[in-house]
Amino acid sequence: MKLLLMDGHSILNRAYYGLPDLTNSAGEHTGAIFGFLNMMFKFIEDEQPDNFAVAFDVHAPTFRHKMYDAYKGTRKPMDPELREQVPRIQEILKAMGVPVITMEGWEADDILGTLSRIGQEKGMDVTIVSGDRDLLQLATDKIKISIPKTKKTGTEIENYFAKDFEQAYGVTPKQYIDVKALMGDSSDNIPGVAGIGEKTAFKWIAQYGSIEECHAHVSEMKKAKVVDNFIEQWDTAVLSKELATINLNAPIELEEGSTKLGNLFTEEAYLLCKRYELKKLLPRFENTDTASVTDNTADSFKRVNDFSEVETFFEDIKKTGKAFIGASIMAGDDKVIRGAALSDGESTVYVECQGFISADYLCHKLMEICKAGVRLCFWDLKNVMHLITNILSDDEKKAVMEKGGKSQIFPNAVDVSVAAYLLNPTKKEYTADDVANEMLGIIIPAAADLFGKKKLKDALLDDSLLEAVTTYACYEAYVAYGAFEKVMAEIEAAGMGHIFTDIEMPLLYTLFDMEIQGIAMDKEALAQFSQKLSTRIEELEKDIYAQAGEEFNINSPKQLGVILFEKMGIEGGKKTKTGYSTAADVLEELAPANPIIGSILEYRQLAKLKSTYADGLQPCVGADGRVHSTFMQTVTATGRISSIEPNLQNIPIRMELGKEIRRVFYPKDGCVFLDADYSQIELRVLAHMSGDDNLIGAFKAGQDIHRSTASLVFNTPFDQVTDLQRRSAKAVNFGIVYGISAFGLAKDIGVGRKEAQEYIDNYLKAYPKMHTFLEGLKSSAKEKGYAVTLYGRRRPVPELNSSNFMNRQFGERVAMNSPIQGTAADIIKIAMVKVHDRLLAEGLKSKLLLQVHDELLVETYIDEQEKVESVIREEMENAAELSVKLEIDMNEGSNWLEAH
DNA sequence: TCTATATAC
DNA sequence: CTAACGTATATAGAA
Repeated sequence: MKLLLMDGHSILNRAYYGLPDLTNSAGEHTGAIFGFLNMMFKFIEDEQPDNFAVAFDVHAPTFRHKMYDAYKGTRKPMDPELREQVPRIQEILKAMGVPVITMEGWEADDILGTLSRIGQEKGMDVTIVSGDRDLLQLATDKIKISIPKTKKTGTEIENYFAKDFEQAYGVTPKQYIDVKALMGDSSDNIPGVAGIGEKTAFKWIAQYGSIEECHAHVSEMKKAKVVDNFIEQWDTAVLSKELATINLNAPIELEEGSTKLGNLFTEEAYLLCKRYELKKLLPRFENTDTASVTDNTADSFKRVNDFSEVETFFEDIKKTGKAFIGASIMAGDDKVIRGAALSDGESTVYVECQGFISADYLCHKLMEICKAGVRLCFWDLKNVMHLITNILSDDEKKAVMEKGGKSQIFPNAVDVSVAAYLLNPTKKEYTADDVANEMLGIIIPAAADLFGKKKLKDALLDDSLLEAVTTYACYEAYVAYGAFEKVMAEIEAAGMGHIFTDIEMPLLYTLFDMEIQGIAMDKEALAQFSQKLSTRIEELEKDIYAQAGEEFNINSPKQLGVILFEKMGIEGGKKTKTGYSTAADVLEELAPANPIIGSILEYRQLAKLKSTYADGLQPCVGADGRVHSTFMQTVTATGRISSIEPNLQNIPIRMELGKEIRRVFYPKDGCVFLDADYSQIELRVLAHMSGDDNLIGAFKAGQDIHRSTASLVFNTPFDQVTDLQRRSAKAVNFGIVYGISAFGLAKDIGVGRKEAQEYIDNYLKAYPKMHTFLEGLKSSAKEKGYAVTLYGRRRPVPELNSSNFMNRQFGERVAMNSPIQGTAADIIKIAMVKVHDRLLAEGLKSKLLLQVHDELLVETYIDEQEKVESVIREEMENAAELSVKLEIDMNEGSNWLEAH
């Protein structure tokens, strides 16, 4: 029989410092949990114990830490990042059926000592795992102390039976207590005897065996100061021995068999590991009898594939006047709709597309009930609308294109993922299983549980997984129904009801229409441009190889670094984690002295243009000759939207050659592009939110804001500001918005740090309310736990409570930037909805196509141009009422470059 | 899958 | 004292 015992806090502490800081998408720290569990699995595998328990101190102990005053032997309180993981690891251990033993008034050491003694008395082999050498006194010939050490080469384990200890230290484990009694241990508050250190302590105990024996033989000892001390401080030595002794008789009450090691891989534990996103641990749960995760809600799910049954089902919905239904549509990459799940909370059904139940029929039924007033709640509604549009007739599609998806498809639908995003925009994804867990407190299977390694799209192609697909869809519908109301209640409670109802949901429809429209792109022109780039890239390649004296992959920062800084011996290389940095700003400094650098920088620029834009965009052109990007509404932490496949929000504009890419986007026949962008929206938001009179005044006077800033910062008359001063002031303005540091600003504008600090100080003096405003943002975010926009949109900032300086600094910058960037995002979202809705309401055919954070692009029919211009101007400028005017710059053009 | 680099606002 | 400008996405290379 074998008993394995772990020292909970000690191993958790080891894991915390031994591993990089892991967090899950909710911002919860998990690194120590992960390390602990890995360590635990390793020991269980190696030791094959029959019995297993973990002991914790009741209260989080402090730890010695080598980086922190090691020589003083002081201890450091537990980092909050580690502290928060203590209850979590205990929760997981309990879920695994592992006894987590804590006792008020007793240390974990005493628990471990007592359990190991009992184990030995029962004839068991005992292993105690701890990072703490204090436990070595417990070693016997049956009790092994294992101390794992994390080294670069991996984890090494030191094992000590009594004889190993004696070999290493020259005293028995029990005698080690006496050693400590003499030498003391300041970090454990064991006083010891003054003047006796490690050497003397070991020598004496090795010779006499115990402090008592030493005391009895003091007369034989050579006269010395320490001997006098020892005699004088005998009481202290006795007390020290008591303090150093681990108690083997803690009154632990354990039920018979409770430490028996059973199946660790329980359903409950699995779900916790999933919740903490310990993805690398999940495979361990496979092939155990708990692999299938179920709860009994699924029992009531029903699949219907009988046409008349479906008919009745939809009739019932209409008849009973259901107001709200959760729904989910199943379709893979092929966009073929396989079925849909619907839930009213009581019953949840999956309608499978087969026989007379065509996708077309099903979609029209859904549209019908929605138009009849049943509010449908989906996950990723915008995508659902695309799936439905895909099966519509040409006439219906045309109507969607012209009149918009809201009126033509679902006039009255909501998206629960968008709602969940509002509650916490920093998460990676908003899936049904996650929201179910968070909002309803229930555990349901995720895609991976139901489909194994397959993704949903693959599962849809596999008939054997029909059951799983049905269950998945039903859960989505069930949770959409059940969670939406709760999510909304929280949104309302947080004062974000307006954002959801009046901004995000209308925006979803607006984005859908933008995606449906797409934007025309000249594929031929791109191909030609790509050719042109290739020619120049080849020239540069040859030039670079010639200068380097060999051929290598210029695209590989690693190879490039070696060539530049080792082979060519260029001075001034900076290092990254993995090698030399070859980032543009580093190389630029080296360019004047090294001709190869210029070629490399040009090569990089052209290679980027070619791969990402010239070549990358070509396959994005659809059969209609247009590019249909997807605008993501639940991605950014600040409330901005993002754009993918392709990303149309980072099309080049600054560099001369890059502008060519913008030319290939053009309006359809009979149209021009109207492009309008807000002028300095973030600084205007800053002026409004800070209430700073000087900044407000500058905007009100219609001044060039960077010049105005320069005038104040450099104490120069407005019309004598130099270009350099203006450029520097511009950088300061950006810095303020991003959460400035003197270091960053100095690097950006190429001045000393001290000088940069002066600029910042001058800035804060020039705009007196700014400083208090920014400080207020930080303290408010720290107090509330989140940053807030003018409209009440929130972003959690847990970093503000980090014990790590860098993370905390980051949190402060986030606290300053998010309200500004987020408010600007709110404003343009409002403007988008208003422009979009008004174009439709006024019967205009012109369409909003793109948003690039502060810019809107409208494909404008020439005969509507005047009207559209005024719609854009009015709606953008009046999107928000700030203490400074919102101004836009608007241009027309026959391509995107001209219009911008 | 992760890192480094590029693009945009 | 620390490190050092916010938000994104795409690509290529290295592992």
